[in-house]
Amino acid sequence: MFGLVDCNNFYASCERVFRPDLEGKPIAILSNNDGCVIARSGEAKLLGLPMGAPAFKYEQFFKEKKIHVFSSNYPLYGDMSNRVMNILADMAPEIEIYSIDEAFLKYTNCDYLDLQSHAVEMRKRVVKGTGIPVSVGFAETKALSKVANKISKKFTDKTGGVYIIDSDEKRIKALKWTKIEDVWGVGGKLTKRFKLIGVHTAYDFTQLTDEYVRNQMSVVEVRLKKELEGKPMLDLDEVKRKKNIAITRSFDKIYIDYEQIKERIVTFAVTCSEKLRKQQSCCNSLLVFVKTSRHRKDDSQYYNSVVMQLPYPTSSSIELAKFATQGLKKIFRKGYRYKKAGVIVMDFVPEDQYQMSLFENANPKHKQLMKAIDLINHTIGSDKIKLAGQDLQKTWKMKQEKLSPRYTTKLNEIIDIKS
DNA sequence: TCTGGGGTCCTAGGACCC
DNA sequence: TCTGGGGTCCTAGGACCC
Repeated sequence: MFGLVDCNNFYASCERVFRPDLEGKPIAILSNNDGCVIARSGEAKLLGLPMGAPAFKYEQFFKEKKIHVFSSNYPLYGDMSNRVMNILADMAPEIEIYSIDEAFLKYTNCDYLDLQSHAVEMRKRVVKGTGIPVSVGFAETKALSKVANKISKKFTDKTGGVYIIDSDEKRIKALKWTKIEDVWGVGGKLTKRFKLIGVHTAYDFTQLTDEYVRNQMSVVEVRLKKELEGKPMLDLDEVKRKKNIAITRSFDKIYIDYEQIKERIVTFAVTCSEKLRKQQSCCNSLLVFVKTSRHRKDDSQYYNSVVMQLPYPTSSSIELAKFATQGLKKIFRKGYRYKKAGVIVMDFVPEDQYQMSLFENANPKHKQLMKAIDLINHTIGSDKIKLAGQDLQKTWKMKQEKLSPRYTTKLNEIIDIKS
């Protein structure tokens, strides 16, 4: 059996753990730059606050409906996520951490186990250990466990947050209840096509023939269909090293000067290299892009990107900042009003086994230098050591006006019980 | 004034090989 | 009149996920 555990309204729940006064109150979390709404508590959803709502258009709404608004606090959410995952990993034989708030579990040869009470116990332990409420769904395949999870969440009163699809009757009932657009792996485009041919529920989908699905769509949809029929096609994915790492940001304001954008690009490249070193990879190429704001219709629009092939694989901040700057020079055009830029590193090799080249190789001193910098930044605070190309004054060029404390990762920001 | 960020997988088509 | 067959690798773009 596969299980899917999903944290309920995860970001909002994280904020609420340290603000028990917000129990039962509507909460909204904003994206980077306090741009738009990316997470809502159940109460906020009921008030009709849509996902993706631009914050500046909803200020009045927040006030009227007394919605508590937070800037996103990733140090907090990331740490809370780790705590949840640790508890799950303790209880389940196998686990795949699927996203910051979701994990697939796998149970083989566990007939002795009463899954129902096991799942109830799991919910209990997570909420006791972290304060985060979770929903649990079990079924024979990953796709069905997603469906089961959805049901457990939708009918919490009846299910207590746990639902198990363990018979064909239950499976069919669940599929008939599931709208096609809510199936895992069916997005906007597929929904449109499905509806054209009269497929409105997950059950309708399973009534098509494999051949039809294969011919009209692709192997991806065939796999999905079999999964919904209870035939496992997808196994747990082991968490491997990432294949790409991207740092892309909208700016706090419009940038016009090359120098300003260069500073951002260098900072992005440095963050990419830190993440690369963390997973012990080197990259062989790097992409830089810049763009104007698509929301400003009067501005002339510009987007451009360039892929830089590196002469040798590296994870050195100095090297990647250098190549990223070279890339920026190729695509920067004077006269545009820039709002966003990014650096993406690609084509990884493990750092301990890359091919040396005949004429040009990485400076061996960099490796030790980076090690020292990482150690210092890790022990006495990130950004203590920077490249000269980075802005030394500001550490974080982002609008975050409603940021909560980093309760669990900063000693001087821990929760105040009595003052 | 103000509208997010970070991933994966698959497919079709081009370029190349023998 | 008539011009083969079978591969691999790479890339861009699309679709999806959270």
